[in-house]
Amino acid sequence: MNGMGEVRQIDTATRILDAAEALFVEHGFEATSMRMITQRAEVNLAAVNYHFGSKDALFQGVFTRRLTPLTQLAVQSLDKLETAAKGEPLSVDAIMHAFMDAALDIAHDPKRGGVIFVRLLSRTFIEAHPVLRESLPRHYEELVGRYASATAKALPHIDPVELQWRLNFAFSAIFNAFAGNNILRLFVSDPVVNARAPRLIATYLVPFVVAGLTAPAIAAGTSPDVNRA
Amino acid sequence: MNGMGEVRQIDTATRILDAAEALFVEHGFEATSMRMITQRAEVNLAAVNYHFGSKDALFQGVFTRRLTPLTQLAVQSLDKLETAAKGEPLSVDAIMHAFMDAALDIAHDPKRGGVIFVRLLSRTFIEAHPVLRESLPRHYEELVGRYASATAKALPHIDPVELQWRLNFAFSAIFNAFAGNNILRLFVSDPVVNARAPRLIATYLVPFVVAGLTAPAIAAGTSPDVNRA
DNA sequence: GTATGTTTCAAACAACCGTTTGACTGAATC
DNA sequence: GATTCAGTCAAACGGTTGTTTGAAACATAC
Repeated sequence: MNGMGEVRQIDTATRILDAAEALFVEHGFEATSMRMITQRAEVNLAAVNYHFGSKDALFQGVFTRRLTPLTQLAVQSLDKLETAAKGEPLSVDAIMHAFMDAALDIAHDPKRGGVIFVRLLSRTFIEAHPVLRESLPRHYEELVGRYASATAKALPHIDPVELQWRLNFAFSAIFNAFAGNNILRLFVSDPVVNARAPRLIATYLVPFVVAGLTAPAIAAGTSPDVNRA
Repeated sequence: MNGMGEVRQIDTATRILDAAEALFVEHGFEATSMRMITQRAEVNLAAVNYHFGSKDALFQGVFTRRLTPLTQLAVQSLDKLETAAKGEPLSVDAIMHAFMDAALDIAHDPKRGGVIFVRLLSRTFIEAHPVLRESLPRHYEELVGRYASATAKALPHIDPVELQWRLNFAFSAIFNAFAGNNILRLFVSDPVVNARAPRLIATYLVPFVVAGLTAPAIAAGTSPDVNRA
């Protein structure tokens, strides 16, 4: 491809991105040092600052590399559904499948992150790092907005506030499931579930969140009791 | 109480625990340094190593201080329900309320952690630190086991594997909601929901997870398609 | 008052952090 | 062939990390 013949070792910048991505997923941002990254990537220590400028900028690059394809895929997946529906509301099931299929597509494509991508994705909203706090909303704004309004249209009888809560719960379950943060694995010593097979997760995950989202609205009278005690 | 009259400042060890707890919730384990802790606790730097031995041991102490009361409360809350039911299966709604009430009790008692407790609780399964990986399962084993079998008894028609998945999703949503990790706040700039009022969260959270847990079982035929692609 | 054991304190420890420097390499440009 | 410039490299930068030290300060017991 580059006329140099044979595989020729990968670009230094992407080798750094790959190493940083894997280490960040495994250890988190703060616990991952420059020396760990450069050692794994088999590049010189100074290479990170040369190619990316700083550690913060590197991690911003790690995220945007994976997130951009996801948001594009997920949005265009919803586009297809909505044009086919010709203005009619979609089913919540179809909406959730649209998002899940986009994530699964990338999860099964090693060139776009593969299995490690979904775990990185889940890190994005768990990590509290300021670098992500300002750059991520811009990335997710369109994605979340589109899916939120599609869900609102599918569930017109649900109060908007309650729906926003439910979407929050749903995405929490989704991202945590994909993160491999198998909570049961943390609690019990030998769980039967294996959180590493994305498509297996989705099989059980979609019905769960769909049921949660489409549950009957809570009685309006229960709201005030929030302030008791 | 100690004959010295008046309030008399709090014990050094607990002042350290309080400071470490707050900082750990806010910044995470790795990003919280000894000097941040001792400065906030207004104690000498060496006091942490003197009273706890190491930073790792300190954080283990931070968690066990809060987790032990929760598991006790949650288990005995389930005990009361089960003895009242005289062997009959409980409703999933009652089970989830039992757990949530235990968490809310502690969340509203400043002496047992208050609002910060629930966020600490959620940190326990997000943080990947090895110290927690080995100590937490022992703490949670009874709690999860009891609630899992109670749920299994309430939903005998659900396959055990699928039920374990659903419990995983449910607890993910619960802990993330309490963590204040409002995923929508990260994605959209101005969400209407406020994730800091535990009882308000519970009002919306319980119906969501109950609906997810009690959803119809997935068709047995859909299982094999997991291996496609 | 002296002795004993516990707690606090300022100071220093080696190790690691992210970043910068300046010399060196190799290929492209004139 | 000299020049240019993106890229790599070993070495060092100042600063922070968790931890240790040995001397003070303290309360309690004899």
